[in-house]
Amino acid sequence: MACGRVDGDWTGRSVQLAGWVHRRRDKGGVKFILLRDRTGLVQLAFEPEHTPQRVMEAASSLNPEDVLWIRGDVESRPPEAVNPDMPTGAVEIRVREMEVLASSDPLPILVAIPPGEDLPSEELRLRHRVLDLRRPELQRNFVVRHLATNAARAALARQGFLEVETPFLTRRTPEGARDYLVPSRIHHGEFYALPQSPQLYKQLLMVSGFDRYFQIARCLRDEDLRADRQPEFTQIDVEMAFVGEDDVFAACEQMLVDMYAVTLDRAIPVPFPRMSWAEAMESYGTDKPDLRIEWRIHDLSEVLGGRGFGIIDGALADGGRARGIVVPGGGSLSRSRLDAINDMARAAGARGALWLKCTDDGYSGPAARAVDETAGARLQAEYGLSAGDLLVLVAGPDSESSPALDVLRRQLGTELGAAGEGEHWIWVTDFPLFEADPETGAPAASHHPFTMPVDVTAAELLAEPFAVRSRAYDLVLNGTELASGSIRCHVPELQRAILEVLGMTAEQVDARFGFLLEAFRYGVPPHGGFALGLDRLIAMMVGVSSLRDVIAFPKTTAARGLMEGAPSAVEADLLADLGLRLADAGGADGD
RNA sequence: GGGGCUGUAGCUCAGUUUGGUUAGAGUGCCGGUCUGUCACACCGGAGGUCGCGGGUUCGAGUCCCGUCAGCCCCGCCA
Repeated sequence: MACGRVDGDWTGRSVQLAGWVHRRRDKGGVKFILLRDRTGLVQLAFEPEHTPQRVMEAASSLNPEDVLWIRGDVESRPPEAVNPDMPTGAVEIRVREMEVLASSDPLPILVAIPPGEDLPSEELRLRHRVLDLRRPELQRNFVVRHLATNAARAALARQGFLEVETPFLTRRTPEGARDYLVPSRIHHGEFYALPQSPQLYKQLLMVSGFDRYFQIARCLRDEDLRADRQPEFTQIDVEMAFVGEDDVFAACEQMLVDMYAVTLDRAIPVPFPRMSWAEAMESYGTDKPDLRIEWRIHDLSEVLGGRGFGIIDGALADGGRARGIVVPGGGSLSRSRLDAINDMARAAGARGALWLKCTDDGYSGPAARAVDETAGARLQAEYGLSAGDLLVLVAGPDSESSPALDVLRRQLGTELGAAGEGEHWIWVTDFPLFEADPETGAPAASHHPFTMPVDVTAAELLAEPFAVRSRAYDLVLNGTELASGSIRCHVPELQRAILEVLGMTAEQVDARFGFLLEAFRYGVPPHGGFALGLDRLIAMMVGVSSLRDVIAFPKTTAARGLMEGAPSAVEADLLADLGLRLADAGGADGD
């Protein structure tokens, strides 16, 4: 029997339970213990009338987190003792037999944290992860994770996908993130890389004829961490042959529908709307817009330009634009908040932001000088700026104004409570095939080098690489990128052109991707797919902001495992086996 | 690599602004009382490397420098 499943139907029956002592309430002559297992809590009642003397005495010395086995009778509680806040609060177990299976030392952190009490520090929670994971709140997260993962697996299997595992010891690929490396003992001086994702393998599986593949795959990237980034994380990795975007989106949407239905008993509205990357950047300043905030970015160059306002006219003369957001009710912001707008924009890389308050008496603020009667009338008629509203403006090249306006939109939207409820799923499509390397200006693959370009010949692609769109897409939920993928390039001359634009010599291409391109020579089906960040999705499902709350044994922001103490130094002879020597290791082994 | 916040009892925190007698509270822990509790209540007790190292000072939890750890962010990362 499970603690959380005992209810009125069991009244009068004898049950055996095993679990942990959650809380103890000892009244002297009568004692109560909350017994906990994965399913929940139930109250054990120890009374002289029903409980043997020996058991009563043993119950007096129980400690929190002792492990008990008991046998007793399920009984309704006296009416005045019913606890309506507890799922099993109508009943209790009259204990007749008890055995302490294991006792617990005093706890470094509490499992039964009193209401209103703060959680222990993240550091202690991670160090004593076993205890932290006993808390019902965290256990719930892993139940959701299990149910959602099962639902995804079932949904994909039902759609004809085949689950295939791919190697963990793989070859380094210079693209993308830093690799975790594993030295080879047999081949001194050579290294395996742990996979950043199964990307190349899943494309090879398409060539192998597994026309619908999936894997719930661990991915590893040796980069600095954030609340939403762990060095190892899990993707639902999917690839399909003979498909276009519609097929991929439908497969993903059906999977998510099932995951939400099974896990949270909730319907999500499919198909998800689509938005081009260009539209996302133009109207929201980001490739992952949070549509809970309705405000959009407008191009106000024409309305506000040419009125002798230096900041705007200067930006326009340099080929930039003046773009802004109408913030309804933003006139209520204090002067210090308005000053902060400028700082936020500068922190985001713009030269600054201007603001304009609209009142019944006219306009005020740094941008007021750009607003004459005509401009004011147009702002009102075309952009809905009215008394009590604020206009936030950023002038300059889009590359500076977009990130700044994105930050301002989200920050002010949150501050003014403009974010609506609900979940806004969108597919963002038609990403640029290349983006300029911020330092060199050289083209770099914006998704990855095997993405299909949109409607372009190899010659056009070589002539104007930055103008080419790709068949890459992201799935965005409330401003968070949950999945991304593409239709892959299976056309040899386009593929060659892409690699040429990326500046790779034939030798480099051969060394890095030779095995993929060779496979493509023997009949490659058109294919595409996506990878969905499972940890992030589960975090959103259960409403937590840190991935650490949905990963059983996560790493700290410095990529340490505090519980097990990873990483750790290793013995010199192990290094010698691998043909390695530490560069800064002094002493006998040093140079 | 850079910026910010935090570090005081097992745990959560106050005390640091303005250096000054014996560093406090709640909770947990230990002992006791209690026959219907549910964060049980009540009485008593133990418990401190103020993260670590150095400096300033007659005197440092408090000021300065360095360092370690955790968290958040930028860079980085799809």
